[in-house]
Amino acid sequence: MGRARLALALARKLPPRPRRGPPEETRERLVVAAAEAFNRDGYDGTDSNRIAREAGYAPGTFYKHFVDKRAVFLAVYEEWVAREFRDVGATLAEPGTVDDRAERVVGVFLAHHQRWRGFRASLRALVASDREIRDFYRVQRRKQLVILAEMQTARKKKAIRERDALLLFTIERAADALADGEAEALELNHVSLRALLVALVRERL
Amino acid sequence: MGRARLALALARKLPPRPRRGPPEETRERLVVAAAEAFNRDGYDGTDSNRIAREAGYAPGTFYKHFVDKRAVFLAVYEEWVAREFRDVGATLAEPGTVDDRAERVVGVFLAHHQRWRGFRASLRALVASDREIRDFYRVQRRKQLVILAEMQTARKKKAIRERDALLLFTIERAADALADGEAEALELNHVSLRALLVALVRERL
Amino acid sequence: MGRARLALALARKLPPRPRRGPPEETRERLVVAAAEAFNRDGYDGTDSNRIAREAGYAPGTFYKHFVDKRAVFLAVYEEWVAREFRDVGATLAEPGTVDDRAERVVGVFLAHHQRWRGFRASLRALVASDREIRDFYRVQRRKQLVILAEMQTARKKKAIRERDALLLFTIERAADALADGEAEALELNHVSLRALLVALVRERL
Amino acid sequence: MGRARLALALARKLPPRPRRGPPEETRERLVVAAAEAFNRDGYDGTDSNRIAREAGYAPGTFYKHFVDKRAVFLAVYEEWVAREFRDVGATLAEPGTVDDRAERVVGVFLAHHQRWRGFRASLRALVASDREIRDFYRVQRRKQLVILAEMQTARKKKAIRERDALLLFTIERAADALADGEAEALELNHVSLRALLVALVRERL
DNA sequence: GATGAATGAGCATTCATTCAT
DNA sequence: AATGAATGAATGCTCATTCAT
Repeated sequence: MGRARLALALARKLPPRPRRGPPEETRERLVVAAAEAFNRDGYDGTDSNRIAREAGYAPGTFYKHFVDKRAVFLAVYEEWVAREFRDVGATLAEPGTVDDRAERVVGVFLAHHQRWRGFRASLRALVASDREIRDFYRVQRRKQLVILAEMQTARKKKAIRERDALLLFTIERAADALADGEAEALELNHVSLRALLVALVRERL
Repeated sequence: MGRARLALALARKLPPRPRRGPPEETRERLVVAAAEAFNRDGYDGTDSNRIAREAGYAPGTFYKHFVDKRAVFLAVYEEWVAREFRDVGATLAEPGTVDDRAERVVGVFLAHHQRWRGFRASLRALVASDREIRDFYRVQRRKQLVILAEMQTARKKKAIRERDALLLFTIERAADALADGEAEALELNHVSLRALLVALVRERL
Repeated sequence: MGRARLALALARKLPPRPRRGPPEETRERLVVAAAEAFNRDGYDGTDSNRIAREAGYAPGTFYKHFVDKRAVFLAVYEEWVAREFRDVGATLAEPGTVDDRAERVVGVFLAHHQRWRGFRASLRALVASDREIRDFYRVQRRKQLVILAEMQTARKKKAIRERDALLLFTIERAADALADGEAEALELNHVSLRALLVALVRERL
Repeated sequence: MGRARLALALARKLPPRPRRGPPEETRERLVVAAAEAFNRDGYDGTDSNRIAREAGYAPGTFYKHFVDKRAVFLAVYEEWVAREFRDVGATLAEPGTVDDRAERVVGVFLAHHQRWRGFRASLRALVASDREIRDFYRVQRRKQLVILAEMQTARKKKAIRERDALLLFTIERAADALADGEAEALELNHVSLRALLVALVRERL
């Protein structure tokens, strides 16, 4: 199964599970269930038996497809990154004025973070405490960098790496704040905050 | 014991533990040990027995001072916030040109995040999954907002809440990135990134 | 598995445990081991790990079958009640003179209480201190009441509820006294005491 | 301090505690607090620290007066027995018709059991599981027997030990049933049940 | 490929008891 | 006589993982 299909699976319902199916479909279902569970309850708040059960399988099946719990997390993360880039890429590819596109890119980011804020929080915690996940995380980030650079070249703007990275960080952090209620706790106006983000993006597009 | 003294404890070595000391000192030692353990191994990567042992006590002592594991985490967080504000406040109070002060404030932020990156990662994960910790977190954030607003008034600058919050987010996120090696993974130049942050702060000071 | 079969299990030896058996048999073994342990050491004198071990399982297995320690106690109690009624019912169903039957019913009661006196003591303590167990206990008692009334109707005697209840109480208490050595401490003659009980039962049969 | 004074203490408030007082008063306060705690929460539901605290002392003080937790229980039990006999004796000593006296004795029993039903439940559980407490219990029972025999001789009735013991058992058990709600669960009429008990007592007086 | 019963190390928490002050 | 901080073995319960079917 290609990456695209799996990424798709994160969003859509899979066909009803047959008693015995092709390995990729089983794995797919497990990844989808795990993504949901991690996002909902956090990495340490879920257990592998439950993930298996929610995917429609018995505990043992889980370990036929992943060496351990960490492994599903890694798989979920991989899909998650792929999906984000697909969405951002698709948005940038659509026609429209620069204003329109900036607006849309911010929208995609915010939506993605809102949807996966629980997962992202676990990700950051694991990156900090787990060597293997940290390494994996950095590989993903490097991939993002490559794609980012390509996009910059495409739009014929001189890429100032640090400046662009900072923009990414700002959007990402603000997206988290909007997603997890922090913005409200700080009594920030959602519309204004969003407008500021759009302006920042626009400036670099 | 006042907050200041406890916050201090997070930074300095406590006197060697007597066989039996005043409760506040015991609590202090436990908070210090817990901060270290959470930062090193993450919230779910440590256990209360180990925290007690590392503070030089038996398991039961821990529960004389905290109702549960969550409670130490909250205590650590409270001190952590207090300390950050103390450090930033102290830095702003020192004399110097606007450039100097911007430079120093960024320095304090980066150092603080570098020192506590593991703890912060756990914090974000718990804020996402634990209702009680989330509530507590928001209370802290609200406090920060008040202090921030006071600082803005003091320097006779019109506080644009959303803009300032965004600045905080940017610094925080960039500080985390520099702290946990993400900046390196993205092949960002530390000096340039830092200079960008200083410029952003300067602009709003 | 039906109630009867489980109740049976309290009396008979189960087949030697296979490495992996049907859940009901595992549960059955755990209930049997728990009944024995509660009877021998009291509710607070045993622990779930020991019950599991004595049933031939690891600690975790216990919690696959019962949400907590209280739950096995309730299961044991349920079986205990069922078994007592089965035995009394069987005795009353057997042919014989009224004298014979009174004699046998008292015999069954005494044997049952002798066998389970430790369990019964724990039961009374828990009924006094634990809300949930108290509720459960009362449900059982109500069931007993219904069966009692039916028996009374069957033998065409006017049931005087309070008088019959008092008879039950007397037998129960005397049975406990005979079982736990209290009768001996009071230097009571077992034969005489038993004869008095038989006479009381006979009178109401 | 005499037994009477201690028994009194189970019913009345003690004078406000001085910082340091005579050992017997401290012991007395601890016994009173323990009686209350055992009755309320059961033997295993209370802890020695709490008993000490509720008596107005620190944990260590408890162990200056009792070798262990079991020892307070024994002390409480001793007082409890003494008190019951005092109350029953006082009632029988009062003038009145035989009917009046039977009525009053039953009243005293019921009240005493109602008041201490939790404690009694723990007592029964410990008697079943704890060797030392069982021995102690039997000694108390033997004492009761002696006093009972004396009372019987005094009223010039031939004491039929087994019959009298059975009466005691019946009253005790019925008193418990009325006290802990079992009578209600069985939908028994309190007034009728009580009348039956009075009649039984009257017959033997 | 899938099952699910079983495992057992591990962790949060309690509480009877001690002892230096 | 009283204190109360400290202890640490014990206990209830969890969950990642295995393996025989």
